[in-house]
Amino acid sequence: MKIAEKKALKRESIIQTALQLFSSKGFHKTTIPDIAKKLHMSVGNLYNYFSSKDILAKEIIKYTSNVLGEEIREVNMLEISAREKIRKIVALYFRMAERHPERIEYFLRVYLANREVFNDGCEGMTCVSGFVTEIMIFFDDGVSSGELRDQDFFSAFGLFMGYLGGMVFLKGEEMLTKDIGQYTDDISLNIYAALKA
Amino acid sequence: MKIAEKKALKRESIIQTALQLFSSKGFHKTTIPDIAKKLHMSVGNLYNYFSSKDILAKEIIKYTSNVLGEEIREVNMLEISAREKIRKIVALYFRMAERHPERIEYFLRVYLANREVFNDGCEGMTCVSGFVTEIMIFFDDGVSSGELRDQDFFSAFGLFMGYLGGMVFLKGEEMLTKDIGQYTDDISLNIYAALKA
Amino acid sequence: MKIAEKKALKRESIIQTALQLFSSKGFHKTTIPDIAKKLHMSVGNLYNYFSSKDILAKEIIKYTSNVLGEEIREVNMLEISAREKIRKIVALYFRMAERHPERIEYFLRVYLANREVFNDGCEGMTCVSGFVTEIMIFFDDGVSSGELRDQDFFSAFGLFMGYLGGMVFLKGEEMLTKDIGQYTDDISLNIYAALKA
Amino acid sequence: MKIAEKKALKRESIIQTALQLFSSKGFHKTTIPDIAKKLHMSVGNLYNYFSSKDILAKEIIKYTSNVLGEEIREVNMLEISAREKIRKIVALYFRMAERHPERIEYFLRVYLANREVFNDGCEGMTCVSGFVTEIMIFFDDGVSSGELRDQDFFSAFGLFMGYLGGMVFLKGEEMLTKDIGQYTDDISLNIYAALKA
DNA sequence: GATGAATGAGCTTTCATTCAT
DNA sequence: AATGAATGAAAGCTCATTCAT
Repeated sequence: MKIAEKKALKRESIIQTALQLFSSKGFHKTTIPDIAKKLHMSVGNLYNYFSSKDILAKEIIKYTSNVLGEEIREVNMLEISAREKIRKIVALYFRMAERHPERIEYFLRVYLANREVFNDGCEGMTCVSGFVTEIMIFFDDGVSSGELRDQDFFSAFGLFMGYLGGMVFLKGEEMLTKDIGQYTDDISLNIYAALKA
Repeated sequence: MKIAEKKALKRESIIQTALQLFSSKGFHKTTIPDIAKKLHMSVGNLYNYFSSKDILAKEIIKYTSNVLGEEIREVNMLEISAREKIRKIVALYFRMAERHPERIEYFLRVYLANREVFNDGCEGMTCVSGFVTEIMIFFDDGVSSGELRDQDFFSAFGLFMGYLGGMVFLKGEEMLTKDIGQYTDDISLNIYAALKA
Repeated sequence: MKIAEKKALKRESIIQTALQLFSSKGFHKTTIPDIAKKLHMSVGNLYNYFSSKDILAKEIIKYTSNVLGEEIREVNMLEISAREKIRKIVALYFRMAERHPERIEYFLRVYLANREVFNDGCEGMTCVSGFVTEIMIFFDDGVSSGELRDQDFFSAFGLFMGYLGGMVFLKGEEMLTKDIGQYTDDISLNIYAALKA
Repeated sequence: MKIAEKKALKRESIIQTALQLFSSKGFHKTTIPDIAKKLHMSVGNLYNYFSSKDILAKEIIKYTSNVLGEEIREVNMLEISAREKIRKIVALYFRMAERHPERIEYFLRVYLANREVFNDGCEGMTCVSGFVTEIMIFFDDGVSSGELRDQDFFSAFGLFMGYLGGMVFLKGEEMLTKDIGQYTDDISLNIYAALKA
């Protein structure tokens, strides 16, 4: 394996590990030594890959946003109704919340909450565009086809992002009595009812 | 004025000031000396009112949750349709986001993000019950009257809490092109469509 | 004793201790814990008096420059010839080099050498004006009285400052075969010969 | 070109580059990676030439001292008066301060200030003997010929070294109103007045 | 000889909390 | 009740040096 490839792999393993720690312990309660230790790596070497804790946090949000965005893009490319797309998006979101809860919780606990970290370099939605763009495409397609009502994009986006994030938050709080996947039908229905033409 | 009253007043002024600072700078970036300074008070004395930073944070979430809950209770007591209630709740939430943005942002930036602070003493929704209870009452009334569909409470609550919170987040990010109040109609409509029978 | 007085005393004791350590070990080799330990003080408390290591370094140069300046001022106020003033200034400088070598070495080892520390806040000669001003007065008086040749001030100042500093450097290197005080006559004579009309 | 020659050339280019960086940024603020980067060389390889940062610093002072010493030696070999020699030495010193300021500043900012680095291996004036020896020869010759007064060598040396160094320091501080070369006459005159018989 | 990833001790600075006054 | 100096553990980050390739 080439050196460049090894470096890229290590870079990604840092992202994965930091993502988990930031999500579970919080950004400020996770220290660089914490991350290095979990990786069996020295603190100094970690800084060879990411030059500051803030920069690492920003790379993680981009990475996570892209991963989520790519899954949604696959749904967007299917030839199915908006109603079915909503169901699939909700389902994949909840599946991710079950299999990789750290990815969703990173949005809630790190990105959304520590704005001072992301202010410089993630203005607007720059760092989450991978995800936002796909939601935008979904919505525009649905409006074009006449299946969804033409409304302000942010009214629709806030519904999606806020609703799904809220459910994952409740899951994290152990408030939900069922597995989150079992809410898929209810919530798809609610979202569709809210958005349909 | 009695001593007890003076103490209560000072207690509340500490809560107000800490609420503002925590919301704008973040919990970990706000220091106890910061709060004391803004209050023209010594740090030592501040500790006479709240015995730790974490306890102060917990008192604030209870306080804020109660303030919001009381406003919703007033709506709940009106003899109007669920549809109208939704509109009033959305309106009062957005009004609060405009006049006291720190109260809403505290949920997003402090409560939601620093779970380790609230884990001990705010299990479940203990510290936000002032707010949650009123949403529950609203929902039960709507279902009883037959106007709202009978669904899992958390499906409904996640919609309310997540959607409204998401919109305020977008406002904070300066993503919204209009004043948040102007979204009241759209969003009330969406929520009603999602919840109605 | 008033609290303000105690604080001022402690402030000065920090300056004295840091002065000694910076002079003997060098600025970069002296750590804040080193200083705190020698003072039987906590690191955190030291920061209550000086908000950074750089700021401490700047306060020391001002302090030292003023101490030296005041001694020279006393010479300047005497009704004696420039020749005699030179002798007295050289003598007091060398006396200080013997009794408080750290003060002179601070100029050489810290101020002169770590320009990046003093660049911000000590532009030009701002932080050493206490000393420079008195040399300027000495020189102007001597020229006015006709005893000294009228030449570029910096030609004269460089002679004084550089020559005396150079001798103290040689002393520090243990190159001098006699006590530095015994050079007073030679060097006064040389300086007078260089400056006289 | 032989391998040994190539190695010698590379060695010298390291010295030159490190000299510049140490002089402009200071010894402790210049890192080994900084030097390697400017040389388009790896840090590991740099260590093949100089086995530590301290050793590199010592080699530089010897190198610089020799360069300066050789220029003075040429003056010493001329059949001219001490007065003229002084002028030539001052002139070449100031010329070097203009064309290769890093060489002079290395004495001031690195050698003079970081004694702990040079203590081991540069005792006394070992590492600057190239320069000091020539000043000694100049002085002895002047005294032998009867043109200069017979005084303690260090009184004379301190004058030369300190005065010239002081002027270059003032130049570095941008205190001088004229080009340093224009001070040549004034300062030669002062030095001659101080040293003459 | 050449590379640069890796190490880890050590630095400056911060801040919740205490306690003598 | 009120003060704020004092504590000290812990954070983020740096960098001389090594060593497998």
